[in-house]
Amino acid sequence: MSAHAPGPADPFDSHDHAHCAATVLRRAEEQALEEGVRLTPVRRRVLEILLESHKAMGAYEVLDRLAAEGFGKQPPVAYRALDFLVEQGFAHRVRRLNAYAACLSDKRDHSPAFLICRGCEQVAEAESPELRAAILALGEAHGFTVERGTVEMLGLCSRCAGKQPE
Amino acid sequence: MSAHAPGPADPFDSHDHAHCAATVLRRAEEQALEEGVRLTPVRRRVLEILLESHKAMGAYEVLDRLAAEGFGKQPPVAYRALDFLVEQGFAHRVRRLNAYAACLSDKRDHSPAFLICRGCEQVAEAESPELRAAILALGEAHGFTVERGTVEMLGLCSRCAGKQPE
DNA sequence: TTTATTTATGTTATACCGTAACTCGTCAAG
DNA sequence: CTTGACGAGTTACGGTATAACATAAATAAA
Repeated sequence: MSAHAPGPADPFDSHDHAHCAATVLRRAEEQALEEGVRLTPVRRRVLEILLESHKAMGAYEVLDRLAAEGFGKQPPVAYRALDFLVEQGFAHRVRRLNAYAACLSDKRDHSPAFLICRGCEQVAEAESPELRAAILALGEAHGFTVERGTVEMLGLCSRCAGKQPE
Repeated sequence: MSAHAPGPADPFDSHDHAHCAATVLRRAEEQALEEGVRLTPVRRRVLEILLESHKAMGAYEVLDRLAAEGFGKQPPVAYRALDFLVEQGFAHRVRRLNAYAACLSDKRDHSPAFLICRGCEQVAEAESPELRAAILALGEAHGFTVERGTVEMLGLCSRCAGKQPE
């Protein structure tokens, strides 16, 4: 069922990953051009690295890769690139994992929920108007002005749920 | 409108905090007895410290307090007590803040949403059937089995929203 | 009660995550 | 050519968390 639908691929579905990654990268390049920000070699490379799989990567994991490829060897090199990607909406930070994942969505400035599979360790992003509404409503019910909402779901994707009997 | 309703107090409302803290502490003692777990001096003290305010506290902040009172001076002392409290549902971990807050709810094994005010830095917990349903539905829509859902909302409580003009 | 077992506390040491502050090079505007 | 903005590199440090081991206290078994 690896669909080539209009929207972004679901990481938990089998899909043409090379195509998936290339699409995201291309879109990032376009968007950077439009916004007048620079997708420099380090930044671009970090995005490529994140796009190699749908697992979230720690900053130091990314840093090791960069260092091995001749970029800087110190934490700020990775953190600055990651911060840039997050700011531009090219990547997301997954707080539960202290890690980062490429953004697969074509929407700018969204804040999706994350589905974190503890089996294969992949992370998917998902949006839901109901969820968004419920968050705003809950805030409102408490007189609370919600500026950012974070939703992270830990569990098992269908494939991993099938494998792991217990 | 500082209500003394049956449920737990809303941290963002003015309330009799001494009473609020005492109630939670008493309930923790009772529950520990029922469950056959031990609310030892360090553990109890950590809960008391968390209950001093509705701000979330970092582990090292807690540790400093413990050390000053003659308990162990090393990180595991604080982390173990905090882990215990979280496991028993006496406290929550707030990932966005890398910090911990006492649980005010009387429900066991709940996973509330957190309302984190960036003004007064207090944290409230809130539950919403709609939110819970939306999370489960979103998981289901992706064939994903949700085991734990984390919701953290950053923003301003009504009091702080009033103060901060912008 | 004495012994054995489990559970909790404490330690040292270390790993992991993240940022402040400064230097240098590049590139475009004046 | 100088200035200013920005990106990338560095050193150095601070904050967060856990592994591994030693000791003491509580509980269960003998």
